[in-house]
Amino acid sequence: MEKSYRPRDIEQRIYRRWEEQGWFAPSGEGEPYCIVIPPPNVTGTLHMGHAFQDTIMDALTRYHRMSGRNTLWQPGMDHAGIATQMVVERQLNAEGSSRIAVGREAFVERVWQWKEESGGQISRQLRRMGASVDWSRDRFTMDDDLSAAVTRVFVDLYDEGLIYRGKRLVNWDPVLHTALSDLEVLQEEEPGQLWHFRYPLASGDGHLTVATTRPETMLGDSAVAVHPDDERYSDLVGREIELPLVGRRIPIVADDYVDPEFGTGCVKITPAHDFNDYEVGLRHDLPQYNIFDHNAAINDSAPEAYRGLDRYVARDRVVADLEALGLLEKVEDYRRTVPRGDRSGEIVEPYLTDQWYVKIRPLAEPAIEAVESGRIRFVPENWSKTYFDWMHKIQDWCISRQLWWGHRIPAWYDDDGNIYVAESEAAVRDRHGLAADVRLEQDEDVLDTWFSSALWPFSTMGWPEQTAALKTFYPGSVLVTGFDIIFFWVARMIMMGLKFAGDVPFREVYIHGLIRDQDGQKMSKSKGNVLDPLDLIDGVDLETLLDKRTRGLMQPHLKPAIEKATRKQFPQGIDEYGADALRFTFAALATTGRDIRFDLGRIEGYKHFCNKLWNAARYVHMNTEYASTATPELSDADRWIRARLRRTIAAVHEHFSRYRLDLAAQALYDFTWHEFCDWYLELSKPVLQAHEASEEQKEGARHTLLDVLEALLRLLHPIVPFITEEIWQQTKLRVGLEGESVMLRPFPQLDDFAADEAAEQDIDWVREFILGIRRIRGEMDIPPGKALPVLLRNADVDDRKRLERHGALLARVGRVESVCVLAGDDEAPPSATALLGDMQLLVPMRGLIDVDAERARLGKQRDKLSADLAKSENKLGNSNFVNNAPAEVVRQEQTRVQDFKRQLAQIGEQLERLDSLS
RNA sequence: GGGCGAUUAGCUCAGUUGGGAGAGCGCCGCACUCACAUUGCGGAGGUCACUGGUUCGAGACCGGUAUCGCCCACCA
Repeated sequence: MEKSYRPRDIEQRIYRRWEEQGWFAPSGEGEPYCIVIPPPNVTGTLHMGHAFQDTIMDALTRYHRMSGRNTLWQPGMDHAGIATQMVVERQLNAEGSSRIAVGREAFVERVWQWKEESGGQISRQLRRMGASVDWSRDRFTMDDDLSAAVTRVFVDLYDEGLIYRGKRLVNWDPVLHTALSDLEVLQEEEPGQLWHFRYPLASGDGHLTVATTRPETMLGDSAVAVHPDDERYSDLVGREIELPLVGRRIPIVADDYVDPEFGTGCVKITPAHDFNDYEVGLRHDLPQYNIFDHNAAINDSAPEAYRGLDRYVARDRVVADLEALGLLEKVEDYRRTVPRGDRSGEIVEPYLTDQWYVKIRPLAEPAIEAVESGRIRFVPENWSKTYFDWMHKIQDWCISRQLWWGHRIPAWYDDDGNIYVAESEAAVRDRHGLAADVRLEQDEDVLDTWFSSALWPFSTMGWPEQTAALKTFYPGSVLVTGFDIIFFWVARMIMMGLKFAGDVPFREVYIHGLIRDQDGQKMSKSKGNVLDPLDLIDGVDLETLLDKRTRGLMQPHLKPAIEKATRKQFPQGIDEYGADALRFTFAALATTGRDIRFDLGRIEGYKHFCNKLWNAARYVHMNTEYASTATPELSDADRWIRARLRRTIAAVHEHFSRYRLDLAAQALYDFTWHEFCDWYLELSKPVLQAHEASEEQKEGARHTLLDVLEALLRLLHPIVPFITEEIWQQTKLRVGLEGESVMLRPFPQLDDFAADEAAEQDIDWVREFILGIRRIRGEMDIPPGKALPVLLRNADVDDRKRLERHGALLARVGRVESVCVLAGDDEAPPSATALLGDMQLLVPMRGLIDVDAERARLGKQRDKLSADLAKSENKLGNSNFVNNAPAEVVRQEQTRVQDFKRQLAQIGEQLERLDSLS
């Protein structure tokens, strides 16, 4: 092995081999385990959130694959209707062309081309992350068979009356020219104004004052509403207003939607342009005056003066005109929530159009039940509340989009406007007995992207065909995703899965947090704080990073600030850390459900961890060059590390089962670094390098080194697959294994390694001994290399036995020159002291140690012990404690008091000795 | 307006049924021929946001307060 760990040299080579060998495909044996990937947007690139999520899924996948499950991680991508169409439109615009200019067919063709170019990028990035997805099953939401599934679902829902077409108010994006679902509209609070207008009574004897944040909509008013119990206006209900500028007579109606406390208690009602007013309009049978066209400019149903004006121009004009008429009472600053399209960022308008809807209640009920009954479990459990909240007040889902990129709605119209829904035009004619000369036109619209996403868990398995994959891998085991798409995606998959695939789509939903930057900010292009996972893997120089962060900004004026912040945070660019270090970082940060600040310090530390593992393996290899025929004899140290490994295996299993990758990573880190490297490798040296050790003992150590390393590699593999594979390949022959890859070996089981509490206690004694010496050394500034003589006072029989047994370890690892056991009345020279149980470790000073420093050191220990003692005695003096606490706890406290007292006595004695010196 | 989450070392975060607060990074000191300076050894550093309560005992359980964050919602 090379002296240093260099991820660049190994990762891509290893991945290529895994993939070529087809090892990511399900084994076909064992209980099925399946995760479907949340399909990334085909035009996108892998961001930190993906990398995080993919790390979790890959770790779970590899863990279960190694555990003998028939494991499938299903890959694929989403066509992402609006997002993709926008990207390609922007390209066309840059070429001086447009979607309209090239026409629908050519445009869609162009998007397909772009998909081919762009889709490869995510695949490449997934490969760099080490994702063990089964590429042979790669799917795209617009593949023929997946599209067929979409059509089938649509037709079935329509036939059942669960999809309907209707003219109602929708959220209309006047720039993208499409309807949006409620979820795609973000409510943002923004400063604005509240205008107060006087509406004259038709009778000419007075007026009412109404307030609005959208004056232009008054052109579509069809009533003024007051509260039924509002005495101020009770005698006006039923009378009429003469709507200014329009001249229309509109009624004054009573409706308890109106809050009499707010403003004047009078509300203008615009049924065609406000969701509340729409409802009021229905209740009072008011006409709906649509005054906008699809650009949200004023249409021809408004007075001529306003026709063709953009909504905001019209707003100014309406206000000015009303003011000129003396009807503007006042304008006040007002913060209001503004609805904006999540893609375009434009203010959307409630707009009357024909759209397709899913009647959602009948689908939602069983989906709620599935979570209530525990057939689906959220991890952490808390998210089920969020799910229930939304599901209980869910509204019908607008699924039609006025786009060109997506699944075309399988509905056809004849010249009379009759609607026919079926899989194809031919199927329509067949089903409805329509002759070939009856003209049919297919609906122009496409479906919401999330409609096909909702089918993903079964459409990728070949549904509606009853395929083997569907039988085996549906329902999936777990869905790994972010909380931000619980409504968009998770809920809808549950509804559609129950409806069409006959069962829940997955048993568990593991919700992870959002990756934020080091300051807790959301990563976004416009903030210029985005990190590219590949830049963390490969490294990137400052100039390239600056360019990536500032090119193509929507708001170019932010460029200097982004540059400055980037230069400050990454003066040298970003180092190369490798995919394993990145993955370990994600795993270590994957605490359940909360957002994660990505801290570069962590990834650096975990690269060091990889290097540590690498070098530990080198040590093992160096010491196991030659095969020996001797029968291995295990030492206490050998049995100790095996027992510790056993505990680590138990912990890792436990943590994986609860999705606590952070704790699994922590346990593995601790074992690898602080037990295997810090102690066991050191403890093995005296045996392997000493002439007096027998060949059997050496062989025991060699076997242990190899056994533990090999098992550790398997244990670590789900999190750091590359480095473990590389080392494993170079380790397997020494262990006598034939396997082709660590990823195909069994995951370590508890009983692979024996428990041994006696060995654990013994080696703990050795460690305490050495730590005591080291503490003296460290605090007295004695060089680590200097061997020290040690005297023991109060050594009991066990201490003596252990000393006998492990003297060589103490000498070598603790750098102890000699150990001398003092008899009870032997006088010791002035010494520095450490305690090991009741035994005192004395290091004679002989000019090495400063008396004052030692006095200070002991003084500090004494103070701490006294404080602890006082606390414990106090507790035991409390009769409530003694009477109520469990006997075991009381006993523990009593033991503690005795220990403290003995130790205090010893330290006091030692301090006296020092005093007598000076 | 409703709901959820967070608050623990300088920073980023663990802390699983209540029984003497931990890690990584950073900081200070000592040590480079012997797997690893991407290292080793030692050390300093915490009123567990505040406040009541339950309990023999609370970082953890219950009530309240403060600050920060997120989600949902039709007040013109």
